[in-house]
Amino acid sequence: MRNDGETIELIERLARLVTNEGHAHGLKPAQWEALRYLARANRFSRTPGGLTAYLGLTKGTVSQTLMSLERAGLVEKTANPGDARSVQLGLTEKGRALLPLDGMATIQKAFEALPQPLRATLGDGVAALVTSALAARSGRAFGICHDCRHFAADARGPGQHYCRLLKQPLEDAEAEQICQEQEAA
Amino acid sequence: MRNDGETIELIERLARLVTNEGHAHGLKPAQWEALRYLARANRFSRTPGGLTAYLGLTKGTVSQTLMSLERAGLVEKTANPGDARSVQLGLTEKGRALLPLDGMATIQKAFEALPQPLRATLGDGVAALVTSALAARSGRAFGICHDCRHFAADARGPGQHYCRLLKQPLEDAEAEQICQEQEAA
DNA sequence: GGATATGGTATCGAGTCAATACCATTGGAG
DNA sequence: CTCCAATGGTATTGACTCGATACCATATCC
Repeated sequence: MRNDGETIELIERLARLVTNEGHAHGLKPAQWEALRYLARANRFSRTPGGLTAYLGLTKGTVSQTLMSLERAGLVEKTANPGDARSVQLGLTEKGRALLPLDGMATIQKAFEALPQPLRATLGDGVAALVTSALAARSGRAFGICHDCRHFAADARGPGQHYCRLLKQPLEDAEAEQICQEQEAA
Repeated sequence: MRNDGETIELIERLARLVTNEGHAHGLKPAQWEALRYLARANRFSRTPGGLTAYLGLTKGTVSQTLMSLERAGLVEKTANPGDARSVQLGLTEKGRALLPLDGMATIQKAFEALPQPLRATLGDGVAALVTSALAARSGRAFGICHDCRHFAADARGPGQHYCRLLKQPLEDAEAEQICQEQEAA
C-alpha cells in the first residue's frame, strides 16, 4: 500500500519531470511557461504583472524572461491604451508556431495513455491540491473567465458577455481564457 | 466539467508551485532535491551518478550542485571502497538538520488537508502518470528496495535480507530506502 | 498639487543547466 | 599482461533563472 509520504515523493518527481521537459527546442522551462500563459490568458491578464502573479516570481525575474523572449522574436509588447505604465504582451506568429512543439506534450501523452476513470480521478486530485496549495500562499486561481462570479453571460445579446468587475464586454473566445481576476462563482 | 487540457494545465501549475517552494532557507530547488534524495537513497545509490539519473540531468550539472552543497557543509563525500573512481555521498549533521525545514512541507500540508478518498485517488493517479512518463523517456523507477524483484526477504535470518542483483546483504532500514537499480517485482 | 501606490526596467550575485573537454580507474579482448 | 574502450567524475564556458535592491514613469488619492 502507498502511504502519504510516498505520494509526496511522487509529486516531487512529477514536478521534476515537467521541468525537465521544459528544455525542448532550445527554450528554458520558464520561457515555455510564459509562452503557454500568453497563449491562454485574456487581454486583461496578458501583462508582465499578470505573468508575475501566475508564476509566483518577482517582477524583475519575469521582466528578464520576457526580454529574452522578445529578443528571440517570440513575444511582442504593445502600449496599453488607458494606462501608459502598463504593457500588453502578445505572441508573435513565430511564438504561436512554437506552441505545438511544447515539451508538455510528452506529459500530456503519458496522461492520455491512462485509463479513463484514473484520468478523471487524477484531475480531481490535482485540482484540489492546487487549490489547497494556492490558498496556503494566498495566490490567485487564474481560472477560466466564464467560471467567474463577475461573468455575465449574454448580457449584451447572444455571445456578447460582460465582466461586472472590469466593466468590459467579452467575446465568446475570451470567455474561455484564463483571467488574473477570476474568482470562483 | 473539467476536460483533459485543464488537467494538464493544473499539473503544470502544480509543478511550478513545487518549484517555488524550493527556495526555502537560502537553498535552491535543485539543492533541496539533492538533499531529499540523499536522505532517502540506499548506499548503492548515494553517488553523483545515482543523483544524475534520478534528476534526469547531465553529470556536469549535478557535480556543480553537489560542490555547492559540500561548500555549504551540508553534504560530504567519502571514498568508495571497491571502486576508486566512484564517490559515496552522505548528509552531514547540518544537512540532516535542514531536512525538516523543507519547503515541500507546505505542499505536504496542503495534501494532508484533502479528504481521505481524494488523497488515495490522487496517489494512484500521480503514480500512474509518473510511471507512464518515465517509461516514455526510459527512465528508472527509483522505487523502494523491498518492492524489487531482486529483493530476497530474510534470506540470512530474520531482518537479514539480500539483494540478488548486487549480491549484498541488506539491513531492515535499507530495505525501506529507494534504489537506483530497483525494478518492480 | 504633492505624497503615495503601481507597473516596469536595470543591475548584481549566486545558482542552474547543457555542452564540451578532460582525467582517473576499471574491465575486457587479444 | 597490455592495450583500449567504457565508466564515474570534475573543469570550464555561456546563456538563462531568480531574488534583492534600486530606480523611473504614470496613476491615484487626499
